[in-house]
Amino acid sequence: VPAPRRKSRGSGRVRPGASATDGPALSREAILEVALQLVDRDGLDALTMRALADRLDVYPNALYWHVGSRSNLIGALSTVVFDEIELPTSPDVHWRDWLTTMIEQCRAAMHRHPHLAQVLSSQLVPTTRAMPFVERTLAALSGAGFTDDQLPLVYNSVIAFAFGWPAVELSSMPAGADATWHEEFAASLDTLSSTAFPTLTRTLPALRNAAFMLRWESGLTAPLDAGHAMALKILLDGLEAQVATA
Amino acid sequence: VPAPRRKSRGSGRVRPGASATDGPALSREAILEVALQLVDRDGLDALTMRALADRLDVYPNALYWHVGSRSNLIGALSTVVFDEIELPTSPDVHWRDWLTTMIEQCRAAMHRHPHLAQVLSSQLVPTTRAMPFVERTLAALSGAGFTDDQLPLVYNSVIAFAFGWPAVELSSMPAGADATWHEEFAASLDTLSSTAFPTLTRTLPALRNAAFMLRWESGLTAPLDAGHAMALKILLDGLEAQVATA
DNA sequence: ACCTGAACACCGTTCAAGT
DNA sequence: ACCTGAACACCGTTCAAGT
Repeated sequence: VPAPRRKSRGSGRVRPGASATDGPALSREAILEVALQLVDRDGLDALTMRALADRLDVYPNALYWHVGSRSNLIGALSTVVFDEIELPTSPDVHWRDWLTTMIEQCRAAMHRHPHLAQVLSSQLVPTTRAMPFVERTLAALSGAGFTDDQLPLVYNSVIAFAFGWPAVELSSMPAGADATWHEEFAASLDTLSSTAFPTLTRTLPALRNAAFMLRWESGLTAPLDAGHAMALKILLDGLEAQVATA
Repeated sequence: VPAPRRKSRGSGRVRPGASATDGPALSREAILEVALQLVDRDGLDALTMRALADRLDVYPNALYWHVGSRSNLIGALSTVVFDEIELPTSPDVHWRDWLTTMIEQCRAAMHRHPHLAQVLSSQLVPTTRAMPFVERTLAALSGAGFTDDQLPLVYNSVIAFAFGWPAVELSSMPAGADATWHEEFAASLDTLSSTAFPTLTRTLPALRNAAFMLRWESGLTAPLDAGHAMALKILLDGLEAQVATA
């Protein structure tokens, strides 16, 4: 009896076709795909080398040959998400429109993978794969009229906004956020003294569960579309003011 | 021989005075203080219940009575950092100046605790302790001339900037960033085709290790002061444009 | 090259028991 | 109330060995 190529799973069944075509049982792409599913469904903490190996019908240490380490794997995942960002192709769009779709693409990618949003923003991986993205953003800003001196600073302002804003929007609620917690917090908002917090209590209805530090839902379930649109407008108008004074 | 009140450490010595005054051996404040030291020195991964307990001369499970869980502890740490943010007291400063110092205070606090920056930005804890911060920010914006309808959206734009920008700035470099890696990457920048990447190669000197996705140092060792100042100017000018059209 | 099998040195957390 | 002592069910990673 030949030894089985793959580890038998809990069900005792080996995936069909495994012994028929015998390429390498694992590939980096397959690992990343399943890992991304796992993170999207159950969060980053659920991405365990052992859980991942289980889904792939392999021993945990088999993964190390392909991805090196867990933190390496997470870095690879964030570049996968980054590669989902598609930039407008037509070169003659107005720079405001170009930046708008670029920024909205970034936000959309992060919303598709909310548990990777903080990783993406807090670990902007420098790879040669990202260079087209960089070039086109710089070109758009250059076309807007910014001088080469301004370019690096303005570029950073735009990138930090594109990735930072959705990361804050998608920020997760505190760890022990049970069902009763948000009711308590929501109720505590109504007991705020209107003399100590005049502006807050006056505009509270519009702030409830919509303003940072006053909400109990993540941007995943309660997206802040209007807030992002306003912030984008502020950014673009602010940029325009800089290009005028240059 | 009475049983010792505290666990003996590796050195075999018990902290002096432990058996003299016998209050509770542990306090929530003491735990947070040591935990913050640990994170600041060695990063978030180094914050282990066991390592923390070791430093406090206690058994690991003793911590659970005071802080509940590790994720709970991390949440508590981020509110400690948040409380370090001091707002300008004088009420008659111009709103641009008020927002400027508020935003700079946020950035300064995150720079003091770079390993908690991503936690702070991606987990803006809603607590009653934060309400004064919220009120005063809203009041500043209201004083700037924004209507109550605009207030929530503008507030979110400001907050996301205040916490999101430094988080991106302080983003850590990829996991397996050995000493040779950044040399390779730096060298690869010089081999970029000037026809495929005209804008990038033209402004490369100013972008090297200074622009997002083109740097190999974190904002911790290579702060982006000028970039943040520019971004702040863009924000304020953009805000001014909105208040004009209101 | 690519994976198995087994092991190492850790983790967070819980439970009963002490005081 | 507050902590000990011991244990449980996990982790990531490494090493030798197979093919």
